[in-house]
Amino acid sequence: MANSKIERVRGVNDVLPREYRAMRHIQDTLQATFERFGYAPLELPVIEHTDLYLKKSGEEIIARMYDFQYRSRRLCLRPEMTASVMRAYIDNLQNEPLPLRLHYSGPVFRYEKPQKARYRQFTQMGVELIGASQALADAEVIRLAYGALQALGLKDFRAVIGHVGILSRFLQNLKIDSRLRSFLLQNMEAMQKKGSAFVTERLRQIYPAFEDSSAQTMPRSQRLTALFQEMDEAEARLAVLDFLQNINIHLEGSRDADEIIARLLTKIRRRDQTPGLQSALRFMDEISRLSGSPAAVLPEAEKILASYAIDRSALDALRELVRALEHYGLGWEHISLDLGLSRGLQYYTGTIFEVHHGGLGEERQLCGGGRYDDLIATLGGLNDIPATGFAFGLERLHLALESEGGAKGGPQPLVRALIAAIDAQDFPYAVETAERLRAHGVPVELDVRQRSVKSNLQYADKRGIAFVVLIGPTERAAGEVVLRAMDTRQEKRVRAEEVYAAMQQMRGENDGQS
RNA sequence: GUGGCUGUAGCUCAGCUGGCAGAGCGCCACACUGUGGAUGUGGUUGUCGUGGGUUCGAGCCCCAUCAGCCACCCCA
Repeated sequence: MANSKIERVRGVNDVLPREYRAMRHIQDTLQATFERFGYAPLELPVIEHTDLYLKKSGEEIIARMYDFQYRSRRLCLRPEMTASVMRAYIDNLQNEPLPLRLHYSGPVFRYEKPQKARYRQFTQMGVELIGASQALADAEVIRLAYGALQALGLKDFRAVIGHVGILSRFLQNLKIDSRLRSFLLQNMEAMQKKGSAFVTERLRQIYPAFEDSSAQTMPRSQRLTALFQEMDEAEARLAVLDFLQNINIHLEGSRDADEIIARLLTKIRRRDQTPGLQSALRFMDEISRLSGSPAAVLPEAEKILASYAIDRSALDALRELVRALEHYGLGWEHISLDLGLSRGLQYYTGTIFEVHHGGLGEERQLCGGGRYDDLIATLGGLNDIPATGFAFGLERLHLALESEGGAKGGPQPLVRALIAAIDAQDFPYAVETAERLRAHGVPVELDVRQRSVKSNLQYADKRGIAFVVLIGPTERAAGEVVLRAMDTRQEKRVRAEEVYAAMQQMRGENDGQS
């Protein structure tokens, strides 16, 4: 009593019975949907080696991991499921015939600043479809997400489909180095929402050498570096050495001379990124404006790609996906294309998609996913295996359902009957009756507090318990019990062996009346 | 990580310019010693989020800290 209260850890939640039921219902519904498409369940550990996420997850996620050193191992609480599932696939399932369909559900952890619909521990439930690179696979997975939302009865949701391949192919051609490439991929959405100037400003922060297009002419000071671009490796090295000697820096004999020169050279040559970056930013600006129905987006995208003369395989894949979705009969009132879409996880290589909900706000998606064709190889898989998948945020689904009034009525009361002995002597008889009903599968609660009949009825009423069985000396003597239906106040004296049957009968009558 | 609002009974909240910590709901009991939802009566619960400071005196003012929410950021 005098002890101070111990608080719940920040950003995590207790799931109390009422909410638990609702969450359970959501999980059961999703699971049933997933199983109907042939996805098999698996459960995975909550802790993993941190390395699993360092390669391909993306800086934002990595920065927010629960990452710790324990007995000389570097471990973390998983921040998402896909990498874990792929790790498990590589560990245990590489002999399985492909394609392999898996679904999962479990807690993940991110050290974020908590607020509504954003917690440090939350539950992801999703699927992975391993071993199919076709658009048909992406379509199945999107269809599945869509179907799950419908099965839950949600109405006010909107799926947005994009494709990271369009931009990444473009950046590949420009030979932009990987750090800047992932920066640009990550900032596609910022480009769309905040505009080109915003992204340019951000870019300068990580790459100060960047000149934007306003500085058209090359200043004298840059001619030297431009010159370096034209030299081959050996020539450039000599030039650097010579330059350093001329300003009285002597590296000969220094152990790291080679390395220092190489590093200087890369730095100097970085400038070379500027024209590429400028072109990339322009391209992003144009492409990120394309969103809406396929009929509106695809022809425009075609024009832009043609004007930059880039390969259209990504766009073709997208078109194929659109066609496949139409085969599934998914209407475009809930789905749209958005070529400015980008995602926090870096492993996506193709189709990406998100699902938003009106009750949660634009920035809180219910679901996110996409295609990640390189992840298995990156994580050490035997073969280069393509895959696609998504994850729902269970807590967000719950909030979305609530915002649509879907949680109405509330969960059914667990207990169907309350058995109360009127006198202490009747207690054994009450226990016997309780056990009899339980054997029939009826959830039964026993009055263990020896309360008055009145209190018991009040309690049953508040708890929503449908039947009360009263047992007193008179009943016991006659081998009977009093069975009372709470809703109709109807009461019957029946033989103890027949309580269950009588209960069924009374329930039938009540249903008939209503 | 940045900025803002909030924190008083189990719950929702009131509490004036700094002067005895309150209401409603809930819970328990009784009215009614074997019959519920109404009503009445009584009872019950507080380190005023935590720690420090100012003051004769702090729920109220100041500082710090923790937590919840909101906007950024980002994600499911």
